Amino acid sequence: MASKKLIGKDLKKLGFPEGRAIGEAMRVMESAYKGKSILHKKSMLKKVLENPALYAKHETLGPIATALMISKISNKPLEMRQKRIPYSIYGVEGIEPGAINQMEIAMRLPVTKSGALMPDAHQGYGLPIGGVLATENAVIPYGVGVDIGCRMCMTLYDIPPAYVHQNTEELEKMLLDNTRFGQSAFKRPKDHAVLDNSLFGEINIVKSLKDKAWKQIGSSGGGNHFVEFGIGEILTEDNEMGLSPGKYLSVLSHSGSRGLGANIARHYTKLAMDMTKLPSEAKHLAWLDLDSEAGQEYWLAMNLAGDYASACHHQIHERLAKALGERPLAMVENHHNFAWKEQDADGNEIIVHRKGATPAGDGVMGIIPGSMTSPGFIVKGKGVNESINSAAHGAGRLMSRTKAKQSLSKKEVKQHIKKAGITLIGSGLDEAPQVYKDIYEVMDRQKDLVDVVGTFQPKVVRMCGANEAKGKYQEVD
DNA sequence: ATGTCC
Repeated sequence: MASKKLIGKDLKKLGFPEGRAIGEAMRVMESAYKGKSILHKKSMLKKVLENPALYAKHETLGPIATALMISKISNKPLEMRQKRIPYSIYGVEGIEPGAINQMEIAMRLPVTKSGALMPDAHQGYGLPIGGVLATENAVIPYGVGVDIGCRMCMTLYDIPPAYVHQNTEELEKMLLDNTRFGQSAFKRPKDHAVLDNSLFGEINIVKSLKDKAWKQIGSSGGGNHFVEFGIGEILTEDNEMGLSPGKYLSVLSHSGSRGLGANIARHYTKLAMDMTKLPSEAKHLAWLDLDSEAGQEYWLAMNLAGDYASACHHQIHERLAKALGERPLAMVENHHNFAWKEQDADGNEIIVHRKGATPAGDGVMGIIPGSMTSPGFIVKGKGVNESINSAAHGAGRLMSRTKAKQSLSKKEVKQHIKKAGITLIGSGLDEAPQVYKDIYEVMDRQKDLVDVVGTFQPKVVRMCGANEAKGKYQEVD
């Protein structure tokens, strides 16, 4: 059945301005899109009209987009929804108003389908940390976060917990020898299949980061990242890992995609902000249409950064397994800064952004760390639709880094850590246990979202120290 | 988070 032809009147009704764009649209629709339904043509044109810059380089729609841009229509900021889409907040009493305000703005984006705020939420850039946002065919780089693929990984060993107390110094040395933080790096980084990914030769920004990625693989970075030995305890037979309930010497790591992910995030956020003009309060939520070239590139690069972050964790755990002279019995891992293609309750595809949120689909395993003096939790998701199959990604910050440095005393923090029986390498006041919310409260506020399968009690902890952070370090490798 | 604005 031949489709109806679009006429100038139809295009003006769509919002096309007088001028050359109408002619271009009619020409393109009658060539490349000939035979497509009138609805399809209109929806394509609407997309170009809403955001011509995204389509400027498009093979067929490019000329329409260019004409629209010349007509200056692209200078008009995109309209936000008048009313926000309703969303669920878990543990509202523990969440700072700034984070809620950011979520309210995100819920007014025209591409937003649904959202949820986790109990560890605090203010971030664009979407709050602890924010979950589902969109339609659009990806928001700052909805994923700067550290793309930031994630947790835990391995459990057939070694009794007493080993920690008997070998604390050896474990400390294992961490010093086998992990790298801040600007420090391994002299001989290990190779990994992720470095053979063809995207390192295909996407310019990724190409420029190959060298950095090679040098930094297997390292942990800074900030709240850590690698630690501790005691994992499995509490239930129903743990998806085939482990008997009991205590196991374990390794827990928290880190992301290092310079690779940070630079990918920066590059595509800038691109999105140039392309999607939004009112200033929402500018950091600029998105890329997944049908656009930039959107598809970001999606591929984001997935590469996710694989790279995973590879870094695997190398950390491989090195430590070798040092322990054991093979792990089980491994649990999850991203908590990422975007996924998932389905909503009606079966429609949605893009789910979790920025500091743990995937918690039905039966999905994850790790929610506490702090260096409080336990982390091995969890199994309950698949709650209102939370968009998500949970918190940790205790969440209670205090800013600046406030921590001003208000906490080194001596007190040191005493607190010693009293808790923790051996600590590195870290600073801004990562003191006191800057985090009470993990037990956070877990209580999300008991509808996850089941606790086990716990992890940190014992020997390594974080980034002041010297590594500044690049003043002794290479020991 | 990030050689913390090439």
